[in-house]
Amino acid sequence: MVEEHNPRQNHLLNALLNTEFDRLNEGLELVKLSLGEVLYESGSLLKYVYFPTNSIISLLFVMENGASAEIAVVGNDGILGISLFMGGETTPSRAVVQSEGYGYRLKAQLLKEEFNRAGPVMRLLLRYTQALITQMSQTAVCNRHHSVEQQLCRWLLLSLDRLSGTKLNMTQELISNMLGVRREGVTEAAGKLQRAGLIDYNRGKINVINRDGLEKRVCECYQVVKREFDRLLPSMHGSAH
Amino acid sequence: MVEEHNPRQNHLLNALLNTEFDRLNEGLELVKLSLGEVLYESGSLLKYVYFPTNSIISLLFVMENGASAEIAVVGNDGILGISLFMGGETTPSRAVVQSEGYGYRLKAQLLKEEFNRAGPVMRLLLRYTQALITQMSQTAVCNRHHSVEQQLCRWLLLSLDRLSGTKLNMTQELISNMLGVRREGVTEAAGKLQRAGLIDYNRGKINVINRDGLEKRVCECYQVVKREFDRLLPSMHGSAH
DNA sequence: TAATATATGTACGATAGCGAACAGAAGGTA
DNA sequence: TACCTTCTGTTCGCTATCGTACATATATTA
Repeated sequence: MVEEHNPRQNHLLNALLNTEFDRLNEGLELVKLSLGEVLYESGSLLKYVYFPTNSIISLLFVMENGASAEIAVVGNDGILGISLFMGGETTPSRAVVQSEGYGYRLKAQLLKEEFNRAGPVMRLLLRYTQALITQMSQTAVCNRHHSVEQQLCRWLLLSLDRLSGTKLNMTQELISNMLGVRREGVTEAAGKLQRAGLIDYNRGKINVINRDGLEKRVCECYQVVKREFDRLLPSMHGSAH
Repeated sequence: MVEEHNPRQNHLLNALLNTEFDRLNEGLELVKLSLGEVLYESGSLLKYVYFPTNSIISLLFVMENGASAEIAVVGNDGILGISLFMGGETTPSRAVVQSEGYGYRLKAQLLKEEFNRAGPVMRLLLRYTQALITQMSQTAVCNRHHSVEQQLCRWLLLSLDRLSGTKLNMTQELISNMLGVRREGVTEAAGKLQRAGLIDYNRGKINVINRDGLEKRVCECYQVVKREFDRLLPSMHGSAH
C-alpha cells in the first residue's frame, strides 16, 4: 500500500484555516519517528515541535531509580512540545516514540512566532493543552484507583483513538514501562483480554478484535478524557470511533 | 493579631508590574474562603477566578463512585480557574477549600480581557499553568510508585510552601480524600511522623516541628515540583523555605 | 541448521494497602 | 453534669500487585 503523507492527517493542523495552515506549512518537514526514539529528554531545549500523523508519542516521567510512568499520549490529535509556547522552554518529562510512524516537525522558532500572533492558532493550542491537562489528571486518578487490567484497556483505547486504526505495535515490556507496572502484570491482564476474545496479541503485535468489549471493561477514565477532547477540539476525532 | 490583607500577598499578583497590577486591582475583591467550600464544581462555568493569600485550594477529580484524588494544590503561589483563559471555560475537576483563609476574587470577564492583551500577564499565567502541569504529572507518578507515608510528606510540604507557615488545619479524614487513600492509612503514616518527632498532630491541627526531617523522608516528587515552580516563577517562593 | 536474543507465560512467597469493625479520646451542646 | 459527635488509634482477614525465578515459544543471526 502506498501511503500518502499529508500534514492534514494531523487533526490539530487540519483544524486550522487556510491562512494559518499555509503559513505553518512552509516550515513543516515530514520525519520518520522510529520506535523508541527520544524526541526530547527531560530538561532539554526544544529545537522542534512535532505533529504526529500515524505515530504515537508518550510523555514519560522518569524517576531517579529508573522507574517511569506515562502521563499522556500524543498522536494524530496533537502536538508535542507545548512547553515551548507555555513559556517554560523545557519540561521535566521525556517524549518517546511508542508506536512507529510519521509526523511533521516545525522549527521551534516558527511555532513561537505563530503563537505570538495571539490569534486562532494560539487559541487552538491552548485548548489542546487544556485537553492534555485533563488527560494527565485522569492518569493520576487512574493510577490511584484502578486495576492494571482497566488501565491497560484505557491505554489501548486512548492509543487507538490517536492512530485511527485497530492495530498497535507494542511489546508488553514497553507497555509496562508506560503504565508503570511490572511486565508480568501486563502479561496477565493482556492474557485475560485475549482469552475474552477482545484482542489478539503476539510478540508486540496487538490487534483489537472487539473494541466494544474493551469499552465495557475500561474504567470511566477513558470516557472522561475522550469527552474532554471532543468538547475542546470538536470536528476532530471525527474518523476515530 | 490584626492581619492586614493585601493582594500582593498572592505571589502571582505580586509578580506583576504596577501597570498591570493596578489594572487588575480595580476588580479584586477580598473574600473569605471557608473550609470545605466548593469554589467550582466539575463542569460548571466560572464566574470568578481566585487568588488565594493565606488559604489553600485543592483541585480534585471525583469519580462516579465518590472516590476522589487531588491532582494539584493552589495557594498563595497561584490562581484558581486556569481553564478560563485556556479556552475551555470549564474543567472536569472540583476546587475545594482545603485550608481556610482569605483570597481575592476577580470577575472572569476581567481576567479574560487582561489575558487577551497578550502581554506580560498572559505570559505569567501560562508559565504558572506549566508549573501546575508539572505538579499534576508528578502527582500521577507519585500515585503510582510511592508509599502513603511519602505522599503524606509531599502533601504536607507542598501545602506548607503555599501558606508560608508551619501550621495546617486538616483532619486525617480530609487528607485521605486528597490523597485518595483510606483514612486509616493516613492515621498510620501520620503516627509514624509524629513518633519520629517531625509533626504534632491533634484533632485536625498539624504543626510541623521538624521540616528538614520531612524533607529527608519525602520522595523526589516534592523537589521536582518545587524546582519547577522556582524555575518558572522566580522571585516567588522567596519567603517560603 | 544451530545458536542466540527477544517476547511471553507461569508460579510463589512477600507486602502494602483495602474494607470493616470497634474502642477510646477530645470537643461541643443541652 | 451528661450526652452526643467528631477525630484518632488499632485490629484482622483479604486482595492486588510486587519481586524473583524460571520455562517456553518465536524471531534473528551465524
